[in-house]
Order: sequence, then structure tokens, then C-alpha cells
Amino acid sequence: MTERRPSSERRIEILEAALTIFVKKGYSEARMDDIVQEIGLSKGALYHHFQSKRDLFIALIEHWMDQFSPIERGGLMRAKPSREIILHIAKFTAKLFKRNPNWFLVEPEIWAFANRDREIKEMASHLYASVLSEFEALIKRGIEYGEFRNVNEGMIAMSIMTSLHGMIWFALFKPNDFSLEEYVDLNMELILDGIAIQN
Amino acid sequence: MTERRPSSERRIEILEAALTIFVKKGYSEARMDDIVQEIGLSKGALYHHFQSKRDLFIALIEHWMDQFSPIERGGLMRAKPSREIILHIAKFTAKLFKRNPNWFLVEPEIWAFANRDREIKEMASHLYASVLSEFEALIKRGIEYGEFRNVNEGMIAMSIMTSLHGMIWFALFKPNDFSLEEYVDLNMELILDGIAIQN
DNA sequence: TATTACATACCGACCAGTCGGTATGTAATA
DNA sequence: TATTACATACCGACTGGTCGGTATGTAATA
Repeated sequence: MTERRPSSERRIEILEAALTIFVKKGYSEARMDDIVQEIGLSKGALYHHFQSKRDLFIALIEHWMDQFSPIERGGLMRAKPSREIILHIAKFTAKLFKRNPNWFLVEPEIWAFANRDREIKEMASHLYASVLSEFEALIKRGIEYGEFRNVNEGMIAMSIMTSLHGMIWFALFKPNDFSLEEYVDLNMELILDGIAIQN
Repeated sequence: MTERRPSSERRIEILEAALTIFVKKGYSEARMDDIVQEIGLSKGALYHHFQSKRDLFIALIEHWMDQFSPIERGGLMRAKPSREIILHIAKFTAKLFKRNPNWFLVEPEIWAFANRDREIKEMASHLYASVLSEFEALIKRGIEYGEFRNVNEGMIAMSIMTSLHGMIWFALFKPNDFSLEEYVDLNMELILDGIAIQN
């Protein structure tokens, strides 16, 4: 028997194993037994903590969303120009990605699932909407402070997000000519210079 | 019994049904019976034309790649500036997308599959490499003709491709604030203006 | 009449989820 | 400080439905 652990800890341990397996094999090909084996636990134990495979996946998404929300922006928001804040977020995201690519590599899996599951689609939509609105606010702020041209902030926000999503493609098909950091930097600068007031 | 058809026609019909089903349910959740039912055929017939589910998926990718290669660039390449050619390709891609989003919505499915299947990964890599090199050539040409700044053409090519991939996210989570065309236009202009020689 | 295009009935591996049970805590009561 | 009572964490053999794939037969076509 494995050592006992409080549910709160064990759940997280399972979620992390699930992330690994879901990324490696994809949701449908992932076996509950694979996940359990990853941490030397039993199937019974897994079903003690999670009701079903889908339930586990939903919990994983929630766990995953938690990882991104506290992208420390507290002190940042004050004095600095929007440009720098956005750049900082982008760099920070790239760093997160480097540290644990799996958090990003599940995304296509979530998309695929969202495509056939209302609840999960709504969860994802919700997350993306909040990310978008955060960028929107930053751009709006930049416009008001005479930093950016009078652009459509919603669309620029989407451009930023799509660029960051490009990292996923990057991780999947690793072009070896250049680095992830270069890619992120260049893309952000293209966007930010593009909407900056010329002088 | 369904009317008989020459294999070449029937194969395509099956591939199109498969595309619909694979997009709707995802590869793993898609049932061979679903595909067959879609066109009122029998399972035996399907297995007469394709050896296995995986084989069908590979054939689908090949069929899918054929849809994109002949993006009529014949006459275009001659006189016009690279900027216009790239814009044209982008607009054309957006048009293709509008006509049949499914061709794009399979992409995440292909990525997911590529992640656990060497052969499919190589197919996809090959396709993306050729798309990238096409854009690269256009940008290089633009640089040589004094149209663009001396940028890293490989990276810009990737930016362009990622932007176009953004359409997929767009289709999945349809933001209703603005149109696909606007999104593509804006993104392309950001990139192209960003690398243009200022004057 | 040989071949191709299809239909139908069937097989069996596979796997999410179940369930009877055990082991380890913990806290109230005697 | 035992003892009882209950709760939580965990085990793993088992099952029932599912679904990719096959075997076999038949009608159309060349």
C-alpha cells in the first residue's frame, strides 16, 4: 500500500500525473491505469478522489487555470507604460512555458474537447475572455495615455494572444533555427511598434 | 445497396465524410460507423477502400494537403511586390476558411495525433516546412528588392503562419465583436508594415 | 468470368467504471 | 487509556458495453 496522504495533496499529485499522461497520449488514448501507474497508486484510489475521467479532466483545467491567474501584476500596473507591461507578461509567459511546457501543450487537447463538450467549451471561453479583456484594458490604457494609436483594442488583444499561442506550435514542431524567446520578442515588438504613436 | 461508384470517387466521398466526423467528434471519438452512416455506406465498403482508421486519417491529411498546395500563385509571383503577394495569400486563405472551416478545424486534431505518431508528425512537419519556406522566399525577395528591412525571414514567416493559425482559435471560440477578415487584415498589416522600409 | 464494389453478421481485445473489502487515522465515550 | 464508532484513503479483481476490424457472401461491371 502506498503511504496515505490527505486528499488535498493526493488530488494535486494525481492532477499532475494526469497532465503528463494527457499530454503524452491525448485524452482519449490516455488510460486511467496509465495515470495511476505514473504515481504507483491504484485505480480505486483514483476513483476515490475523482468521479470520472471527464471529471478529472475538468479538475485539471481548473487547476491549470489557477496556474495562470496570479501572473503577478500587482505593483506592475502603476507607473509603467502599457508597452512594458505587455512585454513583461509575454516574457513571463515564455518563461512559464520553458519551465513546464505541458501546461501549454494541453491546450490543443482542451480545444478538441471543447469542440464536443458544452461545459468545457464554456470554461475555456471564460478563461480566454478574461485574458483578452486584460490585454484590452492595457491597450485602452495605452491609447488614453497617448502611447498607442487609436486602434481596435479587442483585435490587438487577440493578436497578442494568438502570438502567444504560437508557442504551442513552436513546441510541437520545434524549428531549430531560432529560439522561443526570440520568437516571442519579435512578435510582441511587431505588434507594439505597429500600434505605437510614431515620432 | 448504394449505387456503385469508381473507387477514386468513393474514396473522396469517404474522406469528406471522415473530415466532417473527425472535426465534430475528434479522431478517437469518431466511430467508423459514424463515417459510414454519414454517406449511407457499409462498414465493409469502407474497409474495402481503406485499410484501417489510421490509414484513413493519413489519407485525409494527404487529401487535405492537396487542397492547399495549388494556391494559384502562378502569375502572381512575377511583377508584384512581396507585400501584395503575401496579403493575397492571406486573404485567399481566409476565403478558403470561410468556404470550408473544417479543413482548418482538423489541424488541432492533426497536431494531437502528431504528438504520438512519428509518421504523422513527419507529414505535418513537412507541410509546415514547405509553407514556411514559401513565405521565407517571399520575404527574402522583398528584402533584396528593397521592400523590407533586413529582418530574419524565417521568424517573420513563422509570425505570418501563426497569425493564420489564429483563425482556428477564432473559429472555435467565435468572438462576435469583429470578423475573421478584419482579424487577418489587421494582423498581416501589422507584420508587413513592421518590416517595411520606412519613408 | 474475373474483378471490383459493396453488404451483413460476427469476433474479441480493450477499458471505464464498480464493488467488496482492507488499512489507517481520529475523536468521542467509558 | 482502552474501547468503540466512524471516516478517510486505498486496493485490485471483475464486468459489460463498445468498436476496430474480419469473414463471407452477392450483385454489378469490365
